[in-house]
Amino acid sequence: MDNLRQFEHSLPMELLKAREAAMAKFRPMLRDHGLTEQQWRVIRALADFDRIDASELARRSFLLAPSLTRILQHLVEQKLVGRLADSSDQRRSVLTLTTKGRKLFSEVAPDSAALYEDIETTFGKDRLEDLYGLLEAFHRSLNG
Amino acid sequence: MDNLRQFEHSLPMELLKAREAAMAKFRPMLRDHGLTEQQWRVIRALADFDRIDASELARRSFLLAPSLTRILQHLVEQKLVGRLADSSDQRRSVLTLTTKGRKLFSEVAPDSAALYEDIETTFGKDRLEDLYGLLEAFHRSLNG
DNA sequence: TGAATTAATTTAACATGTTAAGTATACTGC
DNA sequence: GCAGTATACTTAACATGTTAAATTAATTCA
Repeated sequence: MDNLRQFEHSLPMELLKAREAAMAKFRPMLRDHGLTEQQWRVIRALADFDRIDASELARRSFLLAPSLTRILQHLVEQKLVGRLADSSDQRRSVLTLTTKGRKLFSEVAPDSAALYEDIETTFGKDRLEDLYGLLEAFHRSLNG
Repeated sequence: MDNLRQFEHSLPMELLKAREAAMAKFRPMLRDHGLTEQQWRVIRALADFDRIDASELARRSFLLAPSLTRILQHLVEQKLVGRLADSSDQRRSVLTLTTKGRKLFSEVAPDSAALYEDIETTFGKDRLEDLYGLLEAFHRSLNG
């Protein structure tokens, strides 16, 4: 019976629910800024680490290559992101935030931080740290 | 700096990574059975609770209504799931696993359980329980 | 060097996520 | 009993997830 119960609310499901609970807070705010969650991940990664190639950007924003391709097409069209050819390797493109992109980042970041603090307050900083620790340990354990 | 770091690997991202680490184990097995993760969630929910309406099924499989609509079209086409009109409320459909659907469930369930046990062994039963507890507390805390 | 292999990215095809709007049926109160 | 509202889906439209294959540029090594 214990097996059945664990099976019933399986781990992937609980991870999904927790993630959805968090994203439900962030999504409306991002939407007000005209961004999806994934577009924001890309912009954030570029803000932290300008001038990286697409592979690195995919790793940092945790997106699969085909998704990133489409998202970048969108962001480049809106002139939030610029792309250059890497002179030493013509296969690579190098991505950067444009001025417009950096401006958007600086507008969204405080809203994001505020929501994050709400969550921290609601759930409690200590438990949140515990959760972080377990999550990191978990994916390291399975990937390693 | 602490703010920056937390921001850097944000909670939704860590939840996503953990979930992806788990799903990377399950997806190939499900694929061998011709199922996606979401189709399996639906079948599993129906196996536990046959004859439920679409709303209830959406809640239990944690899918949005439009996704469930498409998935059910697919599963009904493949004769894994049957649908009936609810006689007392013509708006509702009542879903059931067909014999073929129950057969598939009984083939997939042991494979799923085995992978789950692998994870339990790798990560440790105790830490897994801790993680469960925190995840449930987290989404209850944010939703409540 | 040049054929074979590898690497970076894109395209394709299908499935799902997300929001908004549509449709049909049930319910509610006057 | 019927106008107004609520409920249970479904459709539509666009964005992303997932896998496989294609494309183009680098690298390797016989």
